[in-house]
Amino acid sequence: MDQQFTMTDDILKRNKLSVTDGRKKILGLFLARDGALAHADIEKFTGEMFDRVTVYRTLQTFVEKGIVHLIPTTDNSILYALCKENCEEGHHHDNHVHFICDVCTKTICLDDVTIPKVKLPKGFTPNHSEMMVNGVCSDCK
Amino acid sequence: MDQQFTMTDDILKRNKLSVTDGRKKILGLFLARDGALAHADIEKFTGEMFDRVTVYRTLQTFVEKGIVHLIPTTDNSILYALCKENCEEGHHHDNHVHFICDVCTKTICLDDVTIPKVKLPKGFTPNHSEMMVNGVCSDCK
DNA sequence: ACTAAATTTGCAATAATGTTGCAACTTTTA
DNA sequence: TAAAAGTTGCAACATTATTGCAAATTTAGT
Ligand SMILES: [Mn+2]
Ligand SMILES: [Mn+2]
Ligand SMILES: [Zn+2]
Ligand SMILES: [Zn+2]
Repeated sequence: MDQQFTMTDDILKRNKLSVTDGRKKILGLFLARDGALAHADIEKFTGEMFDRVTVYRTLQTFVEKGIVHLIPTTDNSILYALCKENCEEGHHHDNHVHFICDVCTKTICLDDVTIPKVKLPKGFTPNHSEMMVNGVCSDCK
Repeated sequence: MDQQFTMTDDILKRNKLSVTDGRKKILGLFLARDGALAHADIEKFTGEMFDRVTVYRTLQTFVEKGIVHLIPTTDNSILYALCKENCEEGHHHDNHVHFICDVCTKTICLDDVTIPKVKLPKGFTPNHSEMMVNGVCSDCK
């Protein structure tokens, strides 16, 4: 038998996850896309293919495994994007800036833009930072 | 007649808002507190005093008037905090860092810590930035 | 390849959160 | 003090997310 793995199968196996249709499809969406995805986007792309609950559980699993990371937003929506770094189960290392385009509304990981340190007032100890920049992206300029 | 204004009455009048029990009470909560408040916090503090809808509408009005500003969060909750700056109707100017204490879970406006500029990749134009820092606050250290 | 064990999925029910229209009530204006 | 303007509570509705459990799928062992 021919052991040809697809990229999605490969990632799932590396992370000790069962290779299921739902996970393959959803992971594929992330791989095909440069921007972040919301739960609603995924539902739109997958249609009636899977139950909403499965999408929720798949995203949660991916976050736990360090396959995707959560992106904070200014409205109160939840966004997910592929981890490109050394993220592991239960421990993310994404400390890049996120850019939200005001024109196309895409949210993009600026993987090469590291979040700068800031000087905090006396008594405050930093642990982790998040930074989002709004504006116009390179596609929309 | 004795024209003694309370601080809340004063702020409401300056913003051309009717002085009502709900607005006074909710604004009072913000004035008494150094950290941010979520809708749920306000419901907890006001109890059965007002309808949920009134709390929603009051917060929305305060944001519109520039009395409080929204704070983005890493989970998907919505937080509100008093504007201390020159915020006006429909135009906020709060560009300070927000600190979330991992111990007491309070979110605090670091009014004196300005969000640093970052160098974006070619083609990206910034417009507005948000920054959140997690860690241990001065009370919990 | 076949089967048992482990894992994942869909469904139904439930919860939490937020929005809207409208009539009753309160506040402001004059 | 009365009319006008603005605000509130209620009820209904919408959206988003979570849970338990049985059925289905996937994996691991032979
Ligand atoms: Mn990212
Ligand atoms: Mn603030
Ligand atoms: Zn764009
Ligand atoms: Zn603290």
